[in-house]
Amino acid sequence: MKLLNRDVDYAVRALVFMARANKPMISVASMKESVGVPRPFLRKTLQKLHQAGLLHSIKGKGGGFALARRPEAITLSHLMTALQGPLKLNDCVFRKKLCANHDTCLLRRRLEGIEGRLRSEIEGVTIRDLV
Amino acid sequence: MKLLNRDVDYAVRALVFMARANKPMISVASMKESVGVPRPFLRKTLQKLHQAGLLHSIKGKGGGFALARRPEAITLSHLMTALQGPLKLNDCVFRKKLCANHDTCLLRRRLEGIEGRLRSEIEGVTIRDLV
DNA sequence: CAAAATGATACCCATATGGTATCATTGTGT
DNA sequence: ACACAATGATACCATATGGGTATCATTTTG
Repeated sequence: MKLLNRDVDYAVRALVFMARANKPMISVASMKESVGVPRPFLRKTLQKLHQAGLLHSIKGKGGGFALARRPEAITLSHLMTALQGPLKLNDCVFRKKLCANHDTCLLRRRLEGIEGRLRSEIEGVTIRDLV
Repeated sequence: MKLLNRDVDYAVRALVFMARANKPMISVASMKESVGVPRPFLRKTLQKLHQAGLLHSIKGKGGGFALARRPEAITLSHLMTALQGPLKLNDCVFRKKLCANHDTCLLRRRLEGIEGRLRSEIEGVTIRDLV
């Protein structure tokens, strides 16, 4: 089981790099070595974060990406939601239809509790913490 | 993200069914309707649990599977380990080699903490709880 | 010896994942 | 005006994974 896919892993590295840098605006080209990610892939990832409102972007010469919030206001949860969708431990929707005894399912209830606590854990990890 | 794959989901249903039944030995054929899983698939799954020591099995006419321990001694963690491998949130092994700054990675440390707490949560859910 | 069960494998299909390529658009500097 | 440097948007591809089926071997009972 993977909590984070590569997109999120790469995004963390990139955002930490950006938080460390003094310059506000950073191009993909200038961070790709330190982040260690193929450039086109990193671009795609950062574009998604821009769409999610976590980054600013400026096109053209001298452009690049910049954090749209302070590092302590960007959490692991934000990145995961933007790049791999909302956290849902119990995929009790099989074949497009709900499991028959969805309402009474004890497993589901237990998982929801676990899910909630896990969610607040990942909301507690910020880019600031990882710099 | 999925915490449980279908194997585990199906296994939970099957083991709960077995825990509820009075008979010790139960054949796949006799539980497939209530569990709602294709027979050959359920067989494969229960075979894995047998290999993991969670079930007994008896071949031949009148045979089947039986819980190898009391329901309160079988946890969600046992099923997950047997059917989808050990819980590891941080797959920091990409392309067969470790991430360069494995030792100093702050993200890794945070994830390990989360992983530990998650692990004890799933160790706290037993088949008994779900009957 | 037939029937009923599991053991062990091999296979298949659909989807998700990781990654690349291409062209359009926008901004800067000369 | 124009070249160049950057992101925006898509389309594409290769591989891995997940969910499921099929087949044959083995064991036990009656």
